[in-house]
Amino acid sequence: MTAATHWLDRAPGLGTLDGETRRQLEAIRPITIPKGHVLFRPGDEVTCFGVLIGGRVDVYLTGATGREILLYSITPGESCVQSTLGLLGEDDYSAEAVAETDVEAVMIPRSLFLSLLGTSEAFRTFVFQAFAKRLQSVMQVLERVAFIRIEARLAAALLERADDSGLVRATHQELATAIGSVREVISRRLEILSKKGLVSLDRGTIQVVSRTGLAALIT
Amino acid sequence: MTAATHWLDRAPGLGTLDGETRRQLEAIRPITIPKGHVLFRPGDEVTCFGVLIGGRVDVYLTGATGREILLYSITPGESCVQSTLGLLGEDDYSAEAVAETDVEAVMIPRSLFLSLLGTSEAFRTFVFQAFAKRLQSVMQVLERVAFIRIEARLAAALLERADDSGLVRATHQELATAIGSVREVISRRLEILSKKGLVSLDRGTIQVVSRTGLAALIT
DNA sequence: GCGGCCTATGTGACCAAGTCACCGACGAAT
DNA sequence: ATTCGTCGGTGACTTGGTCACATAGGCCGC
Repeated sequence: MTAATHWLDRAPGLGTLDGETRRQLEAIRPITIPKGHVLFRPGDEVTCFGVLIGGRVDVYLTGATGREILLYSITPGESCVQSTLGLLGEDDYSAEAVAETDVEAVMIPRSLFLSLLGTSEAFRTFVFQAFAKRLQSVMQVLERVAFIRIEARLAAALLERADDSGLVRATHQELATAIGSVREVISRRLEILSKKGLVSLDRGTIQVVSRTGLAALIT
Repeated sequence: MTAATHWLDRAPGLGTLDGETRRQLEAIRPITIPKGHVLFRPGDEVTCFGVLIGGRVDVYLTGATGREILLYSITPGESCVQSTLGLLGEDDYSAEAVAETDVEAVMIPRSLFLSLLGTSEAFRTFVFQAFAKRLQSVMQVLERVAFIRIEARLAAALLERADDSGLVRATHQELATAIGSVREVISRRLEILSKKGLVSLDRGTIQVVSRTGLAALIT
């Protein structure tokens, strides 16, 4: 409850709220959600505005065939824009959100959400910027899927996910979902990359050998 | 100037504004933009919040190879969400907007836009709903491009664009852009559809012969 | 330390879609 | 009638996705 730092201060963009708004939000107790839990699926009704405090939630778009594509990840301090969509546009969720780690989140009820929008400029800015960011990022996903070849998308994904030592912890399936492709194609591409000496492969991990070599593929 | 109906009443969602907000907006004079004019391109800086009153503006995403894909069309009463993005998210435009007809629009300066967001709930709702709608529609475009086969997308596009008599006025290139494909593929698909007797082809137009036949392809 | 079982990956054959290069056909303008 | 620009047709080829299986590693219970 009276933690050293209140959750409001761990959510960038909400730390600057004015006094009255702050009081109203402070009353809300964060909840925790276990890893693997599905927060919502297509067709679910929207009831709350969610803000993430800890952990990571991935939001996927699912095709009729079961293929999935990663729309974006929600990281601490970010709100779940899908819920804004529902609260304001009167539509249900059209995507699926999965907790990739244990997750701590604050659920703001619809009525408080709407009233805060009216009374707090800082809150409004927070919501709008989150919105703008998601629209941008979904447009970027679209741009990549529509216009960029697999090899370049894969190289970019590997560089993005590599840790300091160049290790990428991801299965071929996960990479495929992240860049909007399928496992088989990723397996084959990775084999080509490994024959070129740019990466080396292991079960569940990929070791980036040449960052510059991969970067050169992105064009 | 003193037209029979003020432009505010021709923009659904803005007709219900409260008195003060209305006064501030009434002062703004609509501008006209000739058909074919490019309203903005990727990288342009955002200065105004645009609301369309008459005509149609199409917004495209452009790939490195010059390929384009239609993100959405703006019709009367709708705002240009791309500009909201820029005004709130501090990013420049990443898409391109083209006037498909002569266009009448109102440009709300940034400062007034931000102040209205704070003072008018109706205006806020207008902006948010437009935002939500666009995010939904961009996600739909992504879903279609990523998961739906060309044949189904084409059939849907034809049915959507057919007038009462089943006539579609569009070139193969336009259809290709609308569904995120390329001209050659559309030409070939259309030929197949015409051999099946579902459409008949002419330079610049396609005649839908069997709506039910096309509908069956959408699955 | 063996047999099951789950997950991750490898592979070939095939199909769908995009790319490239070029051609021909139509219509408007001169 | 010639020229030119737009529109549409076509073949050859590449890339990427689908389907159907084949391995193969790791964990667990026994």
